Amino acid sequence: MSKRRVTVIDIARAAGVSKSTVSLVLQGSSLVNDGTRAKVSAVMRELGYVYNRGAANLRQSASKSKIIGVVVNDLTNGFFAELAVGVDMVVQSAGFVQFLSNTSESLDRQREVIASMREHGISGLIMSPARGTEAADLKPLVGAGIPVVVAVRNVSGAKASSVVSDNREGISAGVKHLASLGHRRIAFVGGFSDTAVFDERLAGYQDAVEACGLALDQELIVSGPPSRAGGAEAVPRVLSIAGAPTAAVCFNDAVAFGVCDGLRARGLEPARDFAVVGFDDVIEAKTAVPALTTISVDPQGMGRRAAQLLLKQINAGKAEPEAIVSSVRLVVRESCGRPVHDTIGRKEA
Amino acid sequence: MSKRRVTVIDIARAAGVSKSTVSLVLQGSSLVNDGTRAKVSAVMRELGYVYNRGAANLRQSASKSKIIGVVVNDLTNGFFAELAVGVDMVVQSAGFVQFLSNTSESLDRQREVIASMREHGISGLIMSPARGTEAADLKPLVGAGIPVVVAVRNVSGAKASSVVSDNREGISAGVKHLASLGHRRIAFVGGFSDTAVFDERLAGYQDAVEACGLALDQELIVSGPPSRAGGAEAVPRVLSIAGAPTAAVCFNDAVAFGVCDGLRARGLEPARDFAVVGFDDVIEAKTAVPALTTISVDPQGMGRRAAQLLLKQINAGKAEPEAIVSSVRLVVRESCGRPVHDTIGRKEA
DNA sequence: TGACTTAATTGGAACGTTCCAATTATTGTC
DNA sequence: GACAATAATTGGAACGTTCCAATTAAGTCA
Repeated sequence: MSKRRVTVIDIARAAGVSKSTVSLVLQGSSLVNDGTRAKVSAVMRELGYVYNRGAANLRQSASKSKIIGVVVNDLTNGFFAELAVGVDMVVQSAGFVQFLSNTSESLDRQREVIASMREHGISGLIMSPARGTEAADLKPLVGAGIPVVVAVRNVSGAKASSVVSDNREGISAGVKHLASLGHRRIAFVGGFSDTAVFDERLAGYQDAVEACGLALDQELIVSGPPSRAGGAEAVPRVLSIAGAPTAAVCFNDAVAFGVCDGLRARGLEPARDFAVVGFDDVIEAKTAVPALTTISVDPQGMGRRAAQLLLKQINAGKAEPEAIVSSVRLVVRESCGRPVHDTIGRKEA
Repeated sequence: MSKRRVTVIDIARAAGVSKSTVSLVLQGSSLVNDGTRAKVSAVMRELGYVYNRGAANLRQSASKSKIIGVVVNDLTNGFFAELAVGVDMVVQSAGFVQFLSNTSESLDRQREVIASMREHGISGLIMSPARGTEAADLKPLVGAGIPVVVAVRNVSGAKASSVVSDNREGISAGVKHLASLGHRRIAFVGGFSDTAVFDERLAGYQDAVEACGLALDQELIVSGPPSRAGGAEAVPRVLSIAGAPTAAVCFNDAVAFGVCDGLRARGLEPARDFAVVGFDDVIEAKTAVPALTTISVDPQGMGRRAAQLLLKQINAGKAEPEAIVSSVRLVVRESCGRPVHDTIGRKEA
């Protein structure tokens, strides 16, 4: 099996100093003479010394473990993959490593992975909660003083920090844009009503429908899995609504891509025949055809912000909850189509 | 900050037994009387005991750390996200956690994250190498007896196990299928010639072109970033080739989706106007419009196999290199279009 | 009751590193 | 050379858990 590990005792012996001096060198302490430091460092390189963080963690506080737990609900959705990439960038630069686990929306799995992460002594946790997560799920962590940042989906009642996008404003902006293009029947497609994100985005839809003086019709709200496949499956239902909608704001970009797929499967052209707006602005929104009009959240930026907030709390040694509502921005590309003019309206009549 | 950690000493005191008995209970040892076990377990629950793996790791061998390192080159590519999800499933079920790091194809970052993972005492490593990775990069790990499984991209000369798809056979099957549909000018789109995967897939393309008695034309090989955006950007180049191709096998599914995007941007219809074949069979291949004809690799399955192989080597305490070439399968959907008949050929003339 | 066997529990040292008070070495001044 | 101050190094114990030999407890038989 493995060669015996090289330890600080081995380094001390080879360098002719004490183990305490080796430890001081490892800590970058100014108490060590430069010549001694150079000698010890050279020996470490020669002997291929690999630091043992587990041993160091025994003596130091949990904030020094240099491990961040990251729990996401669906890594196969590009949004969450990008979120994790954003977290990873910041976390790596700070000399931490991330334990990343994917829960595939399972509460049981979420509990298991969090428990496992705690055994390994994580310094903090960033999580995009599985559907149905409650404040009680976070209580043991918070009680143990482990900083937690909840991202994307809020968990009400949890005394944890959060980074969420301005869902309400974002969808509202999307609906208002479609209305300004002349659309009077605007659907809201995708998502399930068991998350705060859904509630907020739906509220934004309702706000904007009222603000634009449009009729609020429950039939125009079409739930479904928040995935590309879910978006495609929703299209037949959307098109069969009495007084068929001419446009939709979608729960997220994945649903929007799926709606475009579903339209094409029925010989319709997204943008030209039906206006589509997404939410997220994932990497592929720009290069899709038609290029997706969407609400820009910047998932990688969001991940970076969540990581920065967590590191701040770890370094402060105090977990005072802080909420960041990440502003969003309407990005108009092609999928929303052109204005619906009066002349075209006459043709239809 | 945090409450003082509950230790085995605390449990022992509260249960009226020795710390060694608590340890035996933690290890599930049969040497403990059932009544004693029940009492100790109850006290652990009451006091909210959280195991300290770092401390245990000090006394046990590295294979017992229960941490697997997973390094991927591009987490925003759905293929690698699915690979990681497959690894995670197997690893979690075995009671391990995964350290997942994304290198974004950077060798420097790859070295940093591997070094960091070693400090934490990983039991083994699964990596999809960044472009340009060499056997020397894996040598310290292999030398230290840490099992390594290389996935997707091989690293020649590394004495590590590997799980790769049968790239050559797969692309060959795709080309042969297009040829059987009557295509005589078949392009190979996407990827860069600095990875083993590219070489193998290109070799498969050349094999099949020869086997079908078609002319091997270097112009039909169009390199570019192996992403969706890269695929879209390649389309103008593909279409401007003298004796324009009527079909393409793509380096991977992301490139294939991009080629479809690029065709539509020029008013052409994938399948009808130009036949497209991908490689990977990611989740979205089935629901894309047109549904993608592709070579099925099953990235999640591949991740699972890599994890199983690594766990086997960890448990065997011996890192004998083993190579698994994952067979691939042509999945015919819509994007390859229909046969190019003689009657149509005449129309063109 | 004592001897023997098996079951159950225990105490001490080990693991690799850090930290802190104690010790030693070096430098500067008189 | 003696003394004081500062720089540098050190030894021992701590951290939480495991492991193993030693010890104790329980059961059976003569």
